[in-house]
Amino acid sequence: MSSSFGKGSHLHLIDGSAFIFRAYHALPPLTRKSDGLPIGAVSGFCNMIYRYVEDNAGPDAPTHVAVIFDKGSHTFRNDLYDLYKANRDEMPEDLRPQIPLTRRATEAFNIACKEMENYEADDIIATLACQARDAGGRVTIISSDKDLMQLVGDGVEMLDAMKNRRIDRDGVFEKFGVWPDQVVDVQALAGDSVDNVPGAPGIGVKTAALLINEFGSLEDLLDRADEIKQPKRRQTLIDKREQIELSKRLVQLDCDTPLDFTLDDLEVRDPDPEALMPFLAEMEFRTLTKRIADKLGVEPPVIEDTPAPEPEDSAEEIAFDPANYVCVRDTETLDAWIAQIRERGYVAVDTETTGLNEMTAGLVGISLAVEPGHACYVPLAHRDGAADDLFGSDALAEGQMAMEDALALLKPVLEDDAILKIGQNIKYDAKIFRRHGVDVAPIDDTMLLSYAMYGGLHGHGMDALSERYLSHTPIPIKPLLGSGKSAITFDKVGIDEATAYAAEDADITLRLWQTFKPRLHREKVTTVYETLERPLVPVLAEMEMHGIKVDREVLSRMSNAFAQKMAGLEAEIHELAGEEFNVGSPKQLGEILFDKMSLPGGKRGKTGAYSTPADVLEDLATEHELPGRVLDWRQLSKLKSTYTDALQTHINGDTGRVHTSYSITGANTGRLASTDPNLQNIPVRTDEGRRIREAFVAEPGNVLVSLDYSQIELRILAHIAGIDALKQAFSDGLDIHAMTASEMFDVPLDEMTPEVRRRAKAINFGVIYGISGFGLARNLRIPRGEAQGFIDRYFERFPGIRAYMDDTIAFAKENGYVQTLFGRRIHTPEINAKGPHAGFAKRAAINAPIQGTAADVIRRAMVRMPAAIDGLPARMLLQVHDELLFEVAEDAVDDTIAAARAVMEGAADPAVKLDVDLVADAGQGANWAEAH
DNA sequence: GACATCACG
DNA sequence: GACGTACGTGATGTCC
Repeated sequence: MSSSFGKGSHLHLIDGSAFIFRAYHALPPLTRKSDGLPIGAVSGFCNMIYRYVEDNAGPDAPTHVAVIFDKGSHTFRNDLYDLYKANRDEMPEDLRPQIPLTRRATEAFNIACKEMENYEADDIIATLACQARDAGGRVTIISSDKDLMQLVGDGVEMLDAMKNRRIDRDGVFEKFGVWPDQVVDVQALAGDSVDNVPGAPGIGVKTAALLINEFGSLEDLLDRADEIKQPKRRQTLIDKREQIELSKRLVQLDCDTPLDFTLDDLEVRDPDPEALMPFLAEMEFRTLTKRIADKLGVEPPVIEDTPAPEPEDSAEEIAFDPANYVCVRDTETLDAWIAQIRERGYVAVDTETTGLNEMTAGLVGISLAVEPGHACYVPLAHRDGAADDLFGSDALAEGQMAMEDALALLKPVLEDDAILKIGQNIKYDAKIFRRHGVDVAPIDDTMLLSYAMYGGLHGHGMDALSERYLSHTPIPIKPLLGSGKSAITFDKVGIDEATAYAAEDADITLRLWQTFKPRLHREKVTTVYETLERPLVPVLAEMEMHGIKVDREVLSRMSNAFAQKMAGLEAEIHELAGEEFNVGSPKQLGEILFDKMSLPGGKRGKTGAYSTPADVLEDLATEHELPGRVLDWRQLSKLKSTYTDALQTHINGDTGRVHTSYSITGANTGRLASTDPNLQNIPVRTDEGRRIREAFVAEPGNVLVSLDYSQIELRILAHIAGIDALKQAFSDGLDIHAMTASEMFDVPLDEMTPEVRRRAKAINFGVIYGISGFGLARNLRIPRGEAQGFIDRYFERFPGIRAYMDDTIAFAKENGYVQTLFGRRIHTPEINAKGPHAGFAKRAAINAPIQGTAADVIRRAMVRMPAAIDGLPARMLLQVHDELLFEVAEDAVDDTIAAARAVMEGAADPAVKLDVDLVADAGQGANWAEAH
C-alpha cells in the first residue's frame, strides 16, 4: 500500500476554510444540547467531509488527501500591503469557537490537516499542487475559489463540490477569458474587492482579459502602455503601474511555501472508529454518529440525552483534597504527567517564584493540573533552612529534579501548538518561563476570561474567583511566607507544604477554566476575549521584558537639585509659619493654616483633619505667601520621591532598563494599568516635571518615537453620539476646542481667545466624564449657575449628546452593563442604586463606552503592531492610554512611523467603521521629552 | 491599612 | 428638594 507519491498518484486538496464557511452559512445556529456550545458549522463540516469520503470511494479514489486551513489572519501578504483583506468582516461570534473543532474533526476522520503560520491555505495548496504535478501525479483541488484557478492545468483540476462540477483549463478560460497561466495577470489588473486587492481602477475582468490577450502578458502590457488608444485607460496603466505590480504579487500564489511535511505524509488512511466515534459523540451528532457507526460496522457510542447540569454544579463534584496532589521529584513521574497532558491537549500551569517581579524573581517550582483534583507540583529550587549547613542556608533541598532537566522535558509541551496552556494571569508565568528559554504558547487565561465576561462586577484575582465560582477558599499564602520582617520567600517553604499550596493553584485554575470557557460564547464576548484580551498577552510580555532605558545619572542629578530647593522652601515655610512642622503632613499644615493663621475656607475631610488639596491652597495663595510655598514644595516632593528617587530603584541591574508590568484587567473600562513602576503617569504637564522624561532615553544609534492618537475620545464621542458638527470639525481638521468655543459662545474662530477656548475644552472633557454643573463649576471656578448655563447651551448646540447620555443610562439600567463599539462589556452594578452612589454610577456608565472604545482601539493597534514592524529595527516599549512609544534605529524612523501610524489609524477596521477618522501624531527624539 | 495628595490620559 | 459630584488609574508619605 505504502509507496511514494508519483505517477498514478492522485492528490485531493480540500480548501478547509471554504468548507467551514459554507457549513456555517448553510445551517441554522445549532448548539450542543448538553451545554449550548455552538456546533452548527462543525456539524455541517463533518457532514461535508463524510459525504466527500463517501463520494470518493470509487475507482477514481484519491491516493493522497489533505484538508488545508488558513492559520491566523496575518500572512506575508500583509507585509506587502497592509490593507490586504483589511475590509474582511471579523469572524462571527458563534463561529470562532468552532474553528479548532473543525481541525479536530478532520483529524478524527483520519485525514491530514495542514496549516501554516504566515501563509494562506491557498499557498499551501499551490505548493502541494506544484509538487504533485512535478512528481507526475494528478491533483484535484476541492474549492470554488477563483484565486486557485491559476493552478489549473497539467493534471491539476478544481472541483466545485457544491455544483459537483470539475473545472479544467477550458473552465478557467470561461471564467477569466484567459488560460490559467495568465489568470494572475488578469486578477492583478481587475483587482478584487473581497480581498481588497487594488488592481487598476476602472478595469474589470473583461477589459483585463482583453488587454492581456492583446499584449500577451502583464509585463508587456505595462511596458507598452503608451500604445493603448483609450486615453483614460492608458493613463491609468501608466499612473498605477506600481499598484498593479503590487496587486500581482498579492494574487500570485506561492509555490515554494516551506512545508514541514511531504506528499507521502498525505496518503489516504482508513477512518479509525476509535478516534472518530468519541469525537462525534462528544459533539453529540446523533444522526451522523449512528450513520457512520453503521457504515464502519461498529456499535455507536451512547449519547446522553439530558442536558448537563450547570457548570457551577459540576465544578463542585470533585472535592478539593491536598492529599490527591502529587509531588514530582523525578523524570519518570514527570514523563507520566507529560503523557497525560499530551493525551488531554491542555494543561493548567502555575509557577512559584521568589518574588512578585517577573524580571527578578527566581523560579522555585512548577505546578500542573490536567483535570479537577488531579494536579502536581514540581519543586525545583527549594532550599533548606539548615543554618549550620556548610553552604549556609542556600543549599538546595533534597529530592528535587534538576531545573534544567525538568525544563527540558516541559519545554516541548509548553511550546506545543497543539497543547493549550491555561493560567491565571499567565503573562506572569510566561515571562518567568521566557527567562528560562521557554516560549509558552498557545495560552488561555482565566483572569482574562473573567474580565471579558464579568468586568465591573468583581475583581479577577484567583482567590476571589475561586470563592465566587468554585465555592472554595484557596489555601492562603500568608501562613507559609509569614509577614513583615520575618517573611520568607517561597523557596524556603517546605516542599510538602508547597506542594499542597502550589498544586491547588493549578487545580483551581483548571476548574475555573472549565467553568468559564463554555460560558464565553453564551455571554457573547468570545470576540472580545479572542481579539482584545488573549492576543495582548504575548505583546505585553514582550514590551515588559524589553523595558526602556533610563539614565540613572540624569535622575540622580535632578534628585539632588530637588532636595536643595526643597530644603530652602522648607526653611521659608517654617519661617512664615513661625514654627517648625512636617510640611508633608496635611494634618499639621491644615492646623497651621486654618487654626493658627485663621485663613478662611478650612474644610475638614472624613477623618476630621483639615483638607489641603492643591486647589484650596491655590485659592489661599492670594491671602498669604505660605500656601504658595507649600505648593512648590509639594510639587518637588512628588517629583523627587515618586520619580527621580523611586525610578532609580526600578532600574534592572542586568538590563540597565526599567521594566514596568501592565495589568490587563486593572481598569474597568479596558484600559491597561501600569505598575512597578507606573510608567503611565510620568510628568509632562509642567516644564519642571517634563524634564524627568529626559532620563528616558534610546540606546546609542537609536531614537525614541512616540505616536499618540489625537483627541481619540472626542472623536469616538462624535461617532457614538452622532454629533454632526463635531464630525465635520474633525474632518475639516479644525481645532476642536476652538470650534466648540466658537459654536457655544458665538465667537468667530479668528477672534478666539485662549480663555474662551479653555472653557470650551473643559466642557468637552466634562461631557466625556458625564458632566454635572457642580463639577464644571469647580473645574472652571465659576458659579454653579453659570456652569449649568454652559452645559445647557452645549446640549442645545450639539444635540445628540443628551440622547447618548439618556440612552446609555437606560441601557445600563435595563442590562446591567454598557458596552464599547467592539462589544466589550463594562458592568454597572450600582446603576440602580439609591443615593449618591447612583450619580457616580451614571457618570461612569456614560464615560465607559467612550474611554473603553478608545482602549479597545489601541489594544487592536498593539496586537497588530508586532507584525507591522516585523523586520524593522524597532521595538514597541510603552503604552500610555493613547500613546505608543517605540525605540527605533535612527535610519528606520520614517519607515517605523509610517507602519505604526497605518496600524493605529486603521485600528478600528474592519470591525467598526467610524464616521470620524482616527489620527495619530508622531514625534521623535533622543529622549521621551523630545519624542512626545 | 486607611487616607490624602498628586502624577498621568 | 437634598443628596455631593467631573471619568479612569498607581505611588507615596503620614498617621493610627
